[in-house]
Amino acid sequence: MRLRFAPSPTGALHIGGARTALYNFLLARASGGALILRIEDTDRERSSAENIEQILDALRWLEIDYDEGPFLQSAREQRHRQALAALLESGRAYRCLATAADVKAFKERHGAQRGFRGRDDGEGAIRLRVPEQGETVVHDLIRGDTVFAHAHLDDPVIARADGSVLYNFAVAIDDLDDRVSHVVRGEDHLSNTPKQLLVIEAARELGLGGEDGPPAYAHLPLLHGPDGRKLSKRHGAASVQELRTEGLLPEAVCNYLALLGWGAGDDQTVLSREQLIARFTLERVSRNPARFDAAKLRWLNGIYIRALPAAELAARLQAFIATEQPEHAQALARHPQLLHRAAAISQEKIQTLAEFWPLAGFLFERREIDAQAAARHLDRAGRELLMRAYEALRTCEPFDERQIELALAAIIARERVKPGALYQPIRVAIAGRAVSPGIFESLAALGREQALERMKDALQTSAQQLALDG
RNA sequence: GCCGCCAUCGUCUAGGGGACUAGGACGCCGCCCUCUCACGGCGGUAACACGGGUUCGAAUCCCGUUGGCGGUACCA
Repeated sequence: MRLRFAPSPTGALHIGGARTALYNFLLARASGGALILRIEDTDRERSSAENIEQILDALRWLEIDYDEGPFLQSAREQRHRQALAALLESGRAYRCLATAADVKAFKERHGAQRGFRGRDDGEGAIRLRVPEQGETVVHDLIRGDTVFAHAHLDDPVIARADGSVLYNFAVAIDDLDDRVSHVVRGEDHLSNTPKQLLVIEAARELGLGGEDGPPAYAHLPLLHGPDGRKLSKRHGAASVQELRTEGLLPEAVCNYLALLGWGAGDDQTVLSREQLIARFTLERVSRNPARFDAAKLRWLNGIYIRALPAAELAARLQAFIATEQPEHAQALARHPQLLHRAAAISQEKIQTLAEFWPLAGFLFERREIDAQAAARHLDRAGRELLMRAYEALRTCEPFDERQIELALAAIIARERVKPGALYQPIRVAIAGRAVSPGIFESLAALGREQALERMKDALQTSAQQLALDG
């Protein structure tokens, strides 16, 4: 199979585009064929180099790589003009002065379901001549046959008056030139397909194509936002970059995207890249639009985070903080040897990379104690127990998880309190919050000196606070 | 308006005439585990849009209605 992903660089790559790219990629890999990346930049006003770079970057991050390209559609201008000239000369296309208002007036005169037919004015925009009779059938691999009666189709504008080509023309010629065998794209292109098929047909009749026939088409169900409407750049769509900023793993994103509109058939939801390649088929792609569910993606991401070796998680966190949370990079750099351990003890408690610092950042930098947490856990009884813990930990030797646990357990037994009554005050004192990784691990990772210092300070400030409060 | 696509739990889906008192996953709720938060385990909540056919039998096939979405650009 020869497939192509053809984004228009009019914005960042969003999840709908990413899914399309992924499906094409999976098919190319499974078939041993090729994936072509073609940038559809014929819209000169809205296309930009920055957008192209963003798209390339997003694909790199997702590890969706291509075999040919990236090609710029605008670079094929000469070829497009040549094909256009041939169509014009043969009469398959014509120049027409009709405006949008003229088209509307035509419809009012002839009935709304009657396709617009222009007059050959010898100047103006270039329209493709759609045959009066017959129909064009799109043999869609996902939807089956869809019939478009020619009578209903307008003669589409395929190039502006200045000869610059439009999407429906350029894409058809390019698919032919690139010898694309399968066009896999969003369903929003389904109604465009007969126009493209007509262009291809005309081009092939004029000997402009190669040996190959038109590509096979597969139109994917659209991705909808929470509002149930098509997801697009302008419509509350998460861009790939946003997912990255949220601390999602590319492999989790790919896994989730694969599941949006496709299922393996059994009940498996966690699928590696290799499994996806092996199992993905167009036949199993759903016809229903799918809604993007951020909660499920996060859940899946948590699975992937927990499956990572701690060292790998540490490396990902390092990179993530460097680019997405640069405000913490310095603190992190001060204790490079701590990251691996911090990652290990946080791993089962975080769902995204972004959640790491709020949970375990206290290991790297001291932070203020949350007032609510202090009020709740550093009350008189809490401080009493914190004092005991302070004494015990001062002499705890070695200062490791095992010994810390034993030392604290002794206090719990002696004072006849619930574990939480002792652990929470300690947690608040060292982490500044009522939530942290396991308390023994946290203490050990922090080290005796820092732990004792923070506990002592917490004791003092909370005592002062208590005195102030009366 | 017109052309087209779609229609199973809140969401993603399994289902392709009897195996369906409709399965799984996320979410939500409850219980267990438990030093917090999570993780994990167990249980629960919840759907075949509606109406006609076809058939001994329909979530599954056909038609219609309704609804949603897309297209209808000298955007892609």
